[in-house]
Amino acid sequence: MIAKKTKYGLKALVFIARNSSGNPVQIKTISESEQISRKFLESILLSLKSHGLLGSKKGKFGGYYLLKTPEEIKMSAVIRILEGPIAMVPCVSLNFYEKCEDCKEPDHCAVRNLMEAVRDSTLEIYNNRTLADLI
Amino acid sequence: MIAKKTKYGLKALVFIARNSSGNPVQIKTISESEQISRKFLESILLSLKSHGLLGSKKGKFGGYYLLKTPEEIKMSAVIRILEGPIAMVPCVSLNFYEKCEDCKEPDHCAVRNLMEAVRDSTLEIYNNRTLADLI
DNA sequence: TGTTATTCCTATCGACTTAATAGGAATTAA
DNA sequence: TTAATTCCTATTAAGTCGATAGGAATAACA
Repeated sequence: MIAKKTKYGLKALVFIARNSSGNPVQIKTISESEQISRKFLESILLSLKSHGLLGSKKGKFGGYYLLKTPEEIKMSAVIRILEGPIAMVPCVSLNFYEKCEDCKEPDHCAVRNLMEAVRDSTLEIYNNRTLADLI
Repeated sequence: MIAKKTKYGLKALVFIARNSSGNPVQIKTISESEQISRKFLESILLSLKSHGLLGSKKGKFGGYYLLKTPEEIKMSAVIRILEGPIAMVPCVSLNFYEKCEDCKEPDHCAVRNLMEAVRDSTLEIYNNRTLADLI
């Protein structure tokens, strides 16, 4: 299950991509249109900004805007920022790898093999879909 | 990320499948071999039993045994018992469906479409792998 | 210069979940 | 009768999630 943070973040990105006619899009607008807690959304957009997906403008008529075209924004990047690891166990994660403590022989671990397959097929989707596909 | 419960449950099933030479396998044996908290494992095996994957025998020399052949035990069934929904959002779950509250038009939801694709590809794996493949 | 609207930052909170633990009842083999 | 095991219920500590609060910094504009 993905966290609400991830769902909200995805919806916000879609909203910004759809409504960006030159002007930045404001938190308030997004939160009201998508029915997302304003303060929570605030922290999500901040996170997307600090990871380089969004830019922002402060002050009156400020807001957020995409720093790349929707075609350049891969779902794998978005999910990793919002949700963290794509893999189902840390020991098969490419970007958030952690060694398996309780496993004697990781190479022959049945769970590991299964989860590698799941990771590959999920990654196949996330790597080949961009924000443009969601619009 | 899958819960430890799921990982432990999978490992336990593999262990039982490998070590079932007619006699039931005991919690203690599994917990020591796989380095799993005994009491926690106890509740996991109980859950697998109540969902029809395992049978048990009480008392001295008791333990757990598979109720089907490893070939008959699909990963999709195991994951649903241990982890719950396979889908990443309740509104695309086949077995644990829940309506999306904050979504105005579910059919045109961008997140939904993406998560349906992920669900399909994950399910493709879980439906076509059995316990036998893990051994 | 002052006002208003916005992002930015930090801190906190309640509810829930997870993993583990505890103790003992029920059952079975010998 | 004893020892070994599953079964059942309850509790707990730690962590996470989603949300909230308050105000600092910044920008537009009259």
